[in-house]
Amino acid sequence: MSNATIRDVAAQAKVSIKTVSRVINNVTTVKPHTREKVLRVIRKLDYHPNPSARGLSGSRSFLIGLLYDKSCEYYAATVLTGVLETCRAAQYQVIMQACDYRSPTLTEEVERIVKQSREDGVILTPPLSDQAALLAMLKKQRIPYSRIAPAEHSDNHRTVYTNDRESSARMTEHLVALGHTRIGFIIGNPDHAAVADRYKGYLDGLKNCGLDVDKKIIAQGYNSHASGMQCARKLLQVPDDQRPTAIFASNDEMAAGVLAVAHTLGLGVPDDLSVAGFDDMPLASQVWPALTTIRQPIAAMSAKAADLLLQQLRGEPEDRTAHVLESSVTFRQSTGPAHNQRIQQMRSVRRARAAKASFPDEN
Amino acid sequence: MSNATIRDVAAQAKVSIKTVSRVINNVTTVKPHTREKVLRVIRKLDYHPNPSARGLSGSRSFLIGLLYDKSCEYYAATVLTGVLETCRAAQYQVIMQACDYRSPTLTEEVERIVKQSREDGVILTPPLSDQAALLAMLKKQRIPYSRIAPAEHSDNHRTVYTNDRESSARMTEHLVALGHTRIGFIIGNPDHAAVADRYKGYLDGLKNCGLDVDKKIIAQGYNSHASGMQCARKLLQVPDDQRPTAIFASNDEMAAGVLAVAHTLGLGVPDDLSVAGFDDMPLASQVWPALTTIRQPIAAMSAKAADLLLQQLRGEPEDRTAHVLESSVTFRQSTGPAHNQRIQQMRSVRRARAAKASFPDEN
DNA sequence: TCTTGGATTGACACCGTTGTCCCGCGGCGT
DNA sequence: ACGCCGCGGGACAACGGTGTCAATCCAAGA
Repeated sequence: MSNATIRDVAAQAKVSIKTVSRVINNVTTVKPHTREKVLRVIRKLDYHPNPSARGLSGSRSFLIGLLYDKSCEYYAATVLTGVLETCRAAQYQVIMQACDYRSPTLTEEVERIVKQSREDGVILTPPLSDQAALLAMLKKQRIPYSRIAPAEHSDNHRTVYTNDRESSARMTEHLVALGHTRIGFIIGNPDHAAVADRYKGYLDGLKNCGLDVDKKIIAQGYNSHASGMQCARKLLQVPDDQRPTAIFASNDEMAAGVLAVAHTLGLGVPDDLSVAGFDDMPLASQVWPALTTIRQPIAAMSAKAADLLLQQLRGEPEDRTAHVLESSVTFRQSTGPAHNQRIQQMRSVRRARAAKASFPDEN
Repeated sequence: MSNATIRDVAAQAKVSIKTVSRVINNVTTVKPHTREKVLRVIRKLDYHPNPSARGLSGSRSFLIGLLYDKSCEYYAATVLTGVLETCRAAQYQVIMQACDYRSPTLTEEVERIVKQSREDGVILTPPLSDQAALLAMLKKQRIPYSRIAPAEHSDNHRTVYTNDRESSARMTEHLVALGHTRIGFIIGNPDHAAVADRYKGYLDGLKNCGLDVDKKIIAQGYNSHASGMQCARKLLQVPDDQRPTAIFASNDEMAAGVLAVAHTLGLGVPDDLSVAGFDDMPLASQVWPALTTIRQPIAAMSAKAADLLLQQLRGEPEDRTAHVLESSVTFRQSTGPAHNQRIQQMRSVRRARAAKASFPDEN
């Protein structure tokens, strides 16, 4: 009652085992008629080739490792979605591996993991995609890999990027177009890939609009909600006329922190302060007001990364063009026109509006 | 230059292949001295047994499937964390499988997946852990599984639960203790496991406190932020004196939706309205004000579920006690004392406070 | 000292598939 | 008509472990 083997299929189809193997592996030299016959029997017996046997014989495992950093498990979950889709079609399985990018033994750990599980290749997500030692080890061990969104753009071999810098500039320009001239920025965790580009994009945007950079309204955060709050306090607890009228944070979590501080200080968003984020995490549309942010095509990027890896595993030559997927500004409620009136005045206007909104049945 | 095989190890250690195999598999009948000698060679050669070969020979794959629903990828990411930890120690790999619990062919799909990848066992996360047809198939195919938090409590074979109902009652009592007597409730998606228990817990809580159930302040949601907003509108757009002074939502996403509606209506949280959630997702502490919610020990539950599965795979007898892990109320800023004054009055008080807070430097 | 039996260890077949190499068959150039 | 070429198909030996069962070892009891 156990599972059917290739032998059973060969016997019932009256062909050799090898022919069945050829059909399974899509070898083109099998006559259509024969192929059909074999496929019919395969379906009839509900036959599934044994991956262990295939792996042992062909010295591959049909396993792809998805390496991610512990702290980015949610990002990894989204990446997984894209990867799974691509791999399922190719009959590869995905095994997840949590790492700690700050561990001094990261490289050794990954080497051990990869050797143990005999993965055919690995996909690296940020911030792992930037660990030079790790890449060197993989290269040395001849383990194929592809990378998602590393900061370092010099080697785009099997690597997928987004145009973070450009989007970041667009967002900045968008804020300027709304009339903001004092636009604060919160830099993200410098260990994380996209951070430098996002900051550069902000500077680009200011420059394109002829605005000067004011270091006093730029803060260094660490990607967390708490660090976002901390930076927001620093940027907002200044005299009214020096206060930024918009804050652009390098990720949504920090932007949510800015919202929290704004609310605490009684600043209305977007009336008194516009807030923008980056990533378009689920969080972005679940806070109030919903964040204007930059949507990254994470699933598409990861599907592409999986694709690149599978190509390599099949021995196909790489197309050497850069693989850049477009991120784009998503407008929501947290950004709005800058007002020239004193903030104090605006605040009363907003309150009146809020009061009116709260009694819709009294109209 | 390829990897060392068991043969190489046997040769260098001057023992038989089989003895090496015994050492690898922790068979107890190997003399300590021999074991040491073999282990030394294994380390020296950096030998790692080939999983495919082990699998082929022993007819197991050392693979565990983690089945999750597409819509719960973030929940699954947390589950993964717990599962990985347990499995890593046991040298099992985890492969993730995204499903759609509403698919009419769910059972067939999973059957195909499991047969294809020859997983040794699977872990089911809600809402998959409640799919009777799926469970029946797994039983019939003799595929070991363990379940996380199914709604159905009748069969606690290899199943891990939380005390959702009790925690939900505690939360309700907490709100009553704060002086609330009109406590609204938003029921979650009825397809999802814990939903019924959470609602029952709410009813328990009311009963324990001698409060009557008022169907008018109970709404049916679907776990999403949008449905939370919809329910909140329904519950809040009523004359002041019938309005609930607290709303308890079955999950954090819906609670965030309630916050958004409250803000839109100009209701202060927690001054005019207390809001409570369930799950303690990252979201809960990132919205403003941070949500009082119920923390579930997801990682611990999943580690336990993995444990139960591994026990079964090792052929150990199950301990038949119910595996219940405690969830607990986490207090944050979204709940506060109920006020008896008219809401209108409260609102002005709150505003004065907010105005003061916004000019800390003017004190 | 010889026997006995449990503790250790080893020889060998086999797990299910693929790679290699070879065969048989029909078409084609000369 | 003959020999070569291209191509579908088959036999057989790996691949690197584990299960089975027999062989060997060693201390204790007769």
